Amino acid sequence: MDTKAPLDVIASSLRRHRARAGLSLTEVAKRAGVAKSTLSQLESGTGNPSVETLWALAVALDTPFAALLDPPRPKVQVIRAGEGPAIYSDQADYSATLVASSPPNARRDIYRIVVAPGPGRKSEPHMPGVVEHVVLGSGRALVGPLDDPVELKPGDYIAYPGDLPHIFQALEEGTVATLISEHV
Amino acid sequence: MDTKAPLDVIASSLRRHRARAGLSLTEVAKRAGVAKSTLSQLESGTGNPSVETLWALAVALDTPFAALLDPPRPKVQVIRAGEGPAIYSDQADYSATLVASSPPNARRDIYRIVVAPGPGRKSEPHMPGVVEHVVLGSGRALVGPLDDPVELKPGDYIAYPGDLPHIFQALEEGTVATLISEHV
DNA sequence: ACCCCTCGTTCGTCAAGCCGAACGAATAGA
DNA sequence: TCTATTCGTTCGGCTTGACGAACGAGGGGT
Repeated sequence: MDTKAPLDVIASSLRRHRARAGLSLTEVAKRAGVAKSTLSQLESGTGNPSVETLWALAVALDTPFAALLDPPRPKVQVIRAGEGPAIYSDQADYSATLVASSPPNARRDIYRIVVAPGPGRKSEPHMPGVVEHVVLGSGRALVGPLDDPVELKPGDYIAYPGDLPHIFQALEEGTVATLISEHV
Repeated sequence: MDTKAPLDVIASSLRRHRARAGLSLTEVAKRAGVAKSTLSQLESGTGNPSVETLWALAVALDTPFAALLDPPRPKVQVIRAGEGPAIYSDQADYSATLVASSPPNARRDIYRIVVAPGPGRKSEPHMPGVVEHVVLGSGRALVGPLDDPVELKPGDYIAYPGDLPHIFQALEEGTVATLISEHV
């Protein structure tokens, strides 16, 4: 876990997003209602902005607030069906493959889930504050909170709290799903 | 677009996450290296924390930074295959259904994509800073940047910049995918 | 009853963020 | 060349966030 605030990341993010928008420092400062001296200091890595200031800049740059705290991402990345770390393939009838992991201080992982018909996998609560999204690709499955699961058909979608007991039970052969685990 | 910093959201988020962790205000302040008076004021909605301070609190609460800026989420939500707003169903051989839209200041949308074999859909660049993730559920498809697409089989994954021209071309019947559009 | 520890709030002080103004550098136009 | 505009940085000031100390309230333990 990063334990120090990424003030340098903020600096470069501000510069990067401003360059992308093709705006001058003066123009951004005016739009955000922030003194350009302040913005200049922030872009040079000096200083520790308040939330209000940084929020105004995010709005002016038309950028999600959190984007100013994340380092830039790689361009194109491909992971084949077999590749990638396979988590929870301990049961022969259940496999979850991590296809895209979350950057340091972001908050979502993307898995490919393949399940064979059977009793299904009951998951104990994960870390508090996790929300799971499931989009069923093919097959049929019973998914959701353990006390109130929902039957999904291809294309159906469900979101539920991951910090409560939940289940993923396949009802047909060839049940495949995409699971997004999001830390809120 | 929200144009004002969510200081009240921060206040309630701090209270909520602290309650969830079962920690006292004093304890959190000590862990974060922040004066408890400061934390008290923040939880009461007074004040406008610096990034460094809020970051320290996020670490102490074992929470992603961005979580402190988002309002709480709904519990369980289901969207059936037919339901949900269908975007880009203008072509008979291509449909994208929005199954989970991004909360106000977050940054990801989840779509279900269904494509019939054919010339495929070329997308002009979206808003700058968008990254698209595709997990192929079934079928076969040519996906990615227009100048260098990748052939995907079921279970394959690709991520690419959404602010460059890109394509989604099905090569088989019954091609279905999950697409996550993420604003970085 | 008493003491003692911890809870969260409030108050005064100090440092630091934010601001407007002034500055030198670079470019365009007459 | 000279002027005018815009760029980004640097410099005093004023405002405000962050701190430590002191406070009253609530809970166990003896």
